[in-house]
Amino acid sequence: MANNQYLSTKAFADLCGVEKRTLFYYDEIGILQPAYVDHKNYRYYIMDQMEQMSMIKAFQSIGMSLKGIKALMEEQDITSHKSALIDQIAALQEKQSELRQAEDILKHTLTFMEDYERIGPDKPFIADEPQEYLEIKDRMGDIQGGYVNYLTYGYHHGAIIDDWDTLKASFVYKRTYSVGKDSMIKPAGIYYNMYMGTEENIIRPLTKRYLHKVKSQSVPSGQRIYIDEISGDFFKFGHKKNIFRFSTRLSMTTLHKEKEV
Amino acid sequence: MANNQYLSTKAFADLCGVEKRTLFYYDEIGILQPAYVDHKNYRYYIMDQMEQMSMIKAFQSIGMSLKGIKALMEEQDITSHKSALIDQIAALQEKQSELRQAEDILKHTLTFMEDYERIGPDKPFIADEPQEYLEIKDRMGDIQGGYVNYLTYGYHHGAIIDDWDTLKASFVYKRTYSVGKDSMIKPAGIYYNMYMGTEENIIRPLTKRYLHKVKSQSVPSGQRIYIDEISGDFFKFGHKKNIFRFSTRLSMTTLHKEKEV
DNA sequence: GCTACTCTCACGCAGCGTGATTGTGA
DNA sequence: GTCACAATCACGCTGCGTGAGAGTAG
Repeated sequence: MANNQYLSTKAFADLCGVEKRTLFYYDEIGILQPAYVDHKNYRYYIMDQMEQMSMIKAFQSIGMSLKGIKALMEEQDITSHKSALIDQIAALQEKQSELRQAEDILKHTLTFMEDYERIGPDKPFIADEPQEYLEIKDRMGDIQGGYVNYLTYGYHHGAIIDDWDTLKASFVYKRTYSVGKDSMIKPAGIYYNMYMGTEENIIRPLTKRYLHKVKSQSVPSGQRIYIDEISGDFFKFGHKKNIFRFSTRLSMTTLHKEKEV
Repeated sequence: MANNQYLSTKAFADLCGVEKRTLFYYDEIGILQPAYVDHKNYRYYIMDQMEQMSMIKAFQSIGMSLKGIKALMEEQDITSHKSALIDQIAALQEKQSELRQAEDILKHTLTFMEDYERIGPDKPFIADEPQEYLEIKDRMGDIQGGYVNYLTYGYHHGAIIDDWDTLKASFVYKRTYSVGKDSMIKPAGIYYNMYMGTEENIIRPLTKRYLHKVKSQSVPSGQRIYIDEISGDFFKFGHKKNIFRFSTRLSMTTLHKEKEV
């Protein structure tokens, strides 16, 4: 068919910048079919069909499936067409916020990792820390019984200990990067921190060692202790199964004393 | 095997909150295999393996493939482990910016759509418009010869006409939402706009009609005319093949006259 | 013997990429 | 005859979901 009106499969594919296989597939699922088909099944397209292809590729570029695109293009009602676009915007926003969260998580993980490599385990350090949001996941009496990991509590989980005698956790939390409904605030301030590792997942002995150090800082007893698991989710450090970061806020008085010393 | 140490496939799957099929698959690709396999091919897992599953799911949640995760978990070197995480952050950012762009495109499209529905075709209107970025795609003499659509120029393309006599396009551009290397600025200001539709893709007659209207506004001749294709990529309005939005900036003097009238 | 498990195929999903093989037009 | 096209299978990729059908533990 040397008709100058008709384009062969390859010619049309080249015009649109797609592979022939794409045209076969689009024909198969019925989203874009040739204008004319030969008695020998040769496909012929016309120039105008490039517009359809353009629309398909535009919709694809905003993340729509071919099925969705087909439905949309068959749709004559402009109102539902519009609402489909609005839905797509919402879907895009949803995905973005998921990715943003994942990005935050990873960045935070890397920061912890580098901090740990720089400072090392069992060395207390004082740091000025910004406010953080914690989402309360559980109010269990003692977390040592169950399993605490990404599967059960999500990433960047941790525990709070308020009782210096029993050392029982008051909460298990997950760190979040925006305000949620169940979120609690870890206030900004000067914190007394220490990284500690263990091969077992038993944190009680670590907590005791940490408290021993803390007491030398004359922090008022009962001050809230935050325990963050910083490895586990994304990496391990050698033979140490898990690395935790203990931290507690120094009161203004304490800080003052520090300075005097 | 009623060994209280070992967990059956279902028990381990339930513990981890995944389907049995997932465990079969992980076994098959070798990313997480049972601690012990029976002479009758029964799989047995141990509690500790939950940590591995947790890591896998954590990595998946940040968008990594199982193949990548496997490689990472077999990797002992902490430095390359770290750089893999850094790469992943870059990948997440890249995807976010793509999605953000898609979102902007869609929002803009909807705005145009609603504007058009409210105002209708062939009715001039004056609007105060913010600055926009245009990315120069082509410097062709006359765009009427070739095809101009998403495939060839990307979404939200348009043309600029500077010469009121020949009506030849000086540029074809694509609207962008951030500053790029090739970007040009469409200045903020008061613009004289009109939507016009055509069944053909020939814009010259439209341009002439638009210019006729513009001249009644005593805009200095040669003022830049922007022609945006607002349908085409994502929708059609009834029988009109394409809707364009013509716009040109009113000088301060002109605006002043407008107010006096 | 009943029941709740175990196992191994194997198809299906999206959107093509990449051949293999055979037929056709200039 | 040669060569560049055309066509139709059909497998491969990812990460499982969802059965089917046969065997097993308690």
